[in-house]
Amino acid sequence: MSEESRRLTRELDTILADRSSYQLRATTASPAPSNAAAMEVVLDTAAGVTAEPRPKVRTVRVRAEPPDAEANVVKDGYQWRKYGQKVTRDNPYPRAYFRCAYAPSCPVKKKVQRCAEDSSVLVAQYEGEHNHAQSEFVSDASTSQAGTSHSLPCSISIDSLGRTITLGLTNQGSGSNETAVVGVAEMVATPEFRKVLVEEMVNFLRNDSQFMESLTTAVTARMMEKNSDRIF
DNA sequence: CGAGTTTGACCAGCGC
DNA sequence: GCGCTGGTCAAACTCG
Repeated sequence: MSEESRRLTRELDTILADRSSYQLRATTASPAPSNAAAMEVVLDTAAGVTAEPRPKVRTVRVRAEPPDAEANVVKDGYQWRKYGQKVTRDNPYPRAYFRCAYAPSCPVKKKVQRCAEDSSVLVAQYEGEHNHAQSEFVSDASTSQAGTSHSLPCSISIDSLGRTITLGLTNQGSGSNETAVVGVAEMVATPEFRKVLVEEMVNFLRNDSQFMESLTTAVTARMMEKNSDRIF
């Protein structure tokens, strides 16, 4: 009976979590050449389900690439120090425990666990608020050479195929689910966000030797074409 | 050699 | 009181 009750509670939590999740996809019409832009943002703040105002726990669901998902790595722009790992009862994947590594006095804790239903989704639970300025944020986009110092509360990473852009959100504000969702929509629409996105894409393309090779060939061919017009 | 990670042990809370 | 579970500690280990 109690087992049945727990199962129902879990299912209810899952439904509530799915209901409050927010997804945005913008996929190009062409059938995915190497650098086609398929963009995916997954944000979930299921924390406010209970009426208790006390525990400041925010849950963020992030679709992660296999290496990150396996390592329980959620890129959110902050530095974290892992202090424990535990296998929990209702999930076959281990849960990792992190503390903020930037400031020893920072009370923020993070729990990261792969979603039992979809192993490519990481569920991160943030407890508490950072007590240091947000300027510690650095863009930790996996493709960038050096961290850019924009103040957007997220990190951007582009997967190895260039098809998926993952946003890691710090979800700094203490607002409700609705404000969080609206906040992301607004952030994506801002010129700052677009600027950072373009920079990360440029960085990605710069590091793509195949793209650079094609670009060089095309430019060379074009120059030769122009020059031959003049010479001949 | 220092910083970060891993992992088994320990502890506290909760239900029975 | 006992057992189960989640959370934390700390020694051992790894890596740059």
